[in-house]
Amino acid sequence: MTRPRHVPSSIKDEQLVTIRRNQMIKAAVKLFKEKGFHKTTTREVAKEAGFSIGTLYEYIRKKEDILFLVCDYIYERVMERLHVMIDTESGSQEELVRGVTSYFQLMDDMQDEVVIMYQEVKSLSRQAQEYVLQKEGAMIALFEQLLEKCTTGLRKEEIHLLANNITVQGQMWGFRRWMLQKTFTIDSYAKLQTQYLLQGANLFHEGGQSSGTVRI
Amino acid sequence: MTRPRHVPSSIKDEQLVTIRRNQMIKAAVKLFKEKGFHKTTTREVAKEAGFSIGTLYEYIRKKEDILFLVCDYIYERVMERLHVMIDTESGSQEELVRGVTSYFQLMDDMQDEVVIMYQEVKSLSRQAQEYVLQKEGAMIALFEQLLEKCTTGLRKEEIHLLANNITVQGQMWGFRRWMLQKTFTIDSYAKLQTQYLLQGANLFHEGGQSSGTVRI
Amino acid sequence: MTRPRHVPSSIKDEQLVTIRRNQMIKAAVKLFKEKGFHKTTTREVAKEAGFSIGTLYEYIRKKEDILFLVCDYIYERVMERLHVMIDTESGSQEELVRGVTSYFQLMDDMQDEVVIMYQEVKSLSRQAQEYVLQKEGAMIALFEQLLEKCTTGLRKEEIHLLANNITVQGQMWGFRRWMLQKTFTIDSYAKLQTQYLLQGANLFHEGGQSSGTVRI
Amino acid sequence: MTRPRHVPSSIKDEQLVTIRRNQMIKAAVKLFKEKGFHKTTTREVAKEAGFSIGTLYEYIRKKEDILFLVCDYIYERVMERLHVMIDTESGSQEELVRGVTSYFQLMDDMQDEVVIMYQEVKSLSRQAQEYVLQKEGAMIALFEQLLEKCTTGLRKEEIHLLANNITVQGQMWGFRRWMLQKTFTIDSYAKLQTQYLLQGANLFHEGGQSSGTVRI
DNA sequence: GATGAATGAGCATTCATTCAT
DNA sequence: TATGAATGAATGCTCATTCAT
Repeated sequence: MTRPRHVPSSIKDEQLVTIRRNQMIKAAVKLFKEKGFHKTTTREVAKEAGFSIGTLYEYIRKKEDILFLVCDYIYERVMERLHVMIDTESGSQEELVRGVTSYFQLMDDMQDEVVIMYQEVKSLSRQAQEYVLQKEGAMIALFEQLLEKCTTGLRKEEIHLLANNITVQGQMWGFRRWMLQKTFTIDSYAKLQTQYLLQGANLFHEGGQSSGTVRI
Repeated sequence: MTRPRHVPSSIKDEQLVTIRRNQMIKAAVKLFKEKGFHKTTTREVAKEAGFSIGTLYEYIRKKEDILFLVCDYIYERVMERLHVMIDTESGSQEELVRGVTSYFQLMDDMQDEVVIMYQEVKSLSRQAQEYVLQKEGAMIALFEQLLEKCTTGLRKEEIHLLANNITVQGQMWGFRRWMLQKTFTIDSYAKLQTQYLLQGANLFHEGGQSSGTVRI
Repeated sequence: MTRPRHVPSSIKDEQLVTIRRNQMIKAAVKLFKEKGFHKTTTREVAKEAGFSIGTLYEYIRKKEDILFLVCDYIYERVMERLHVMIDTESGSQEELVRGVTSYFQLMDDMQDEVVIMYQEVKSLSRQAQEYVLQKEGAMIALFEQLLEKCTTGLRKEEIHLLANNITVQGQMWGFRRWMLQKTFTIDSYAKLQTQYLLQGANLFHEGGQSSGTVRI
Repeated sequence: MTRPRHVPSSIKDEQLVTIRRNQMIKAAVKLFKEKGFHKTTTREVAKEAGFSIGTLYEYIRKKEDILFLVCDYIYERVMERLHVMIDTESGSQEELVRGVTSYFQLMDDMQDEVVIMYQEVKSLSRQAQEYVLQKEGAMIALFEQLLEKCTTGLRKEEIHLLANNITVQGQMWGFRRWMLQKTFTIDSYAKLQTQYLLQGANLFHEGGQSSGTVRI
């Protein structure tokens, strides 16, 4: 993936741009996690990234760009992972479960980044916000594809809602960690949520699986 | 409910404090919705509320207090509504559905407030954040009570997760309005989500309602 | 002494004015001592004095007036005491010593007030400052009278300098308390300073030590 | 002397820090002299110093730091001058006189600075105040050394008091200029005060005037 | 390309003072 | 007379951004 043209840099060397921006993103995630976007200064990001404030501004135009780069980075990683799933799945219910579980795992890995993104999008320009929403839409679309592939008998709007539910349940694992992670591990969480998902949408193939014994 | 002593005011007239703070909250919600907490200045809040900056600071100590008052106000209203539900319900499944639906309605009414709260809690002091989390915990606990009352055969952790799912699904109606509200009305959303909820947790009492025709 | 017309009040009852202002002065001295004039708010003075901010402003026009009243109060007390001395002394050297010692005692009593006054005069209006300087001048003049009465052979300028030295040495007992009061009591301090004073000005009667040739 | 680490700066170039701070001190002294510390705004200091408010704050953290730098600067100059005296004097009475006179000359040069310092120390933090008192203590100690070197037969406490008297008499030349400088020049003032000092402490060599029985 | 000193717009907060009750 | 709510000018301080070296 080439770096999006949304954030221009005055540096010519494309490779250097990528290196420096990755340093910036890493530094920014660390700091935004601790103090939030607004309470983090550009100087702090530069320092944490290992270069001067002057250098920082060679690779971005405005502070907001840093946030945008972070958001972009997150979606890139999420989409990458989801694409792998979609492309390899052939449509069975197990594969749906595997896909959702894999997404939950990713959300576990990227808790901090996701929380940052959701808490700070408001700070982006309208334009950048639209870009992010569009990415979020693309993510939902992937889940819709996955659901379409792996289920039958669901109406479009049902698929839409389920895709949203999956997405949000992945995110809430990070958002509500202070509550959920007292009771669940990511595995037990993923298991129970996918079970509710399948049952809720009445997706269990065979017969009487909605008898009491089904759970767990 | 008297206003909590968490935010001291230098004005002695308790009633006046309540009036002015409600003006402030209303103004703040409007502005925070438009521009976020950080980009809203205290002067703007004062002006929107209809009094001077000096007067604003007679009723709060720090800008953060405004945000806290907003959060507190939201929880007060949510808890109030939930309490009514809990207290009047006697335990049938219809009442669970009614409770959840009522909560979704409330979340529809308070979309802006809820979005603000979730996007800006990070800006609160640690202490205030803890207060908010505690309130959120109390809300979850109410849903757990409701579930306990209206279901059987669910393990503690299942009830916990379901309570969280309900809560988050209510909130996401506001958060993801740009996506969900293209497809659903609050009623159709509530209906489908509660259906998934009941089915997911295997709560339909008897018979054929989980046949294909059940959906919708 | 009638209260000086320098600080007008909107209250008619002269007696009440005196009472309230004395409350104010007492409160102000306490607070200025602790935090200085600038860091003390008018509200704090009012509260400490036992009435409301509104009432405070019935008895003064500006915050500065409080400081002025304090200064005025101090001089009134100092002058009062010095007058007693001057009026009763008949001119012997013992009486000079007694007068100076008595002044030192007073400075010991009024340490806080004196320190406040000297540290904060700068905050007064030019006009008020002149009034204070004039009072200080009057005080010096009293010491000059005392010296004149009790000594012989001193030139005008010598008397002037000695009067200033006495005055300042009284004040420094308060100013430099952190240093002087580790080594001296007010009594031992007074004794040693008056001794230096008399010797320095060559005022011991008996013996040859006051031979005219000594002075440079 | 490197500038003390008490006031950190975010500028790395040590030399530049010294230059800018000297500009600040000069500007501050001028303004504080005119209007006092509290009535002088940081913007005014910056403007007078010839740079922007932003730049000012690159070299200090808080307004108080400016005052501290002024105090520190004064003591540095005073101590420097006193050290020269102490180091070169070998112990004769003439040299004591020369030392004191030189100090008086310095106090004449630094009248404004000294007055500012004494009027505004109260505005410093407790910590900074202690630093200043400690410097003042060091100054007294130097005078004690000088007295010890140049006199005989004086008790410790006498030396202590005399050192304080010298110090304060130097300072009062600035404080009471409105009164003293009508009558004296710094030279005539120095001459008369040193005379009183020597006589007062009974230090004239010739003749019997220092007979032990005189004191007390 | 990298640096970091300089800039100043912008904002939260304070507090003396007024005035209607 | 006494009260205290309302006011808004004033000010300390921050921090994104620029640009000369």
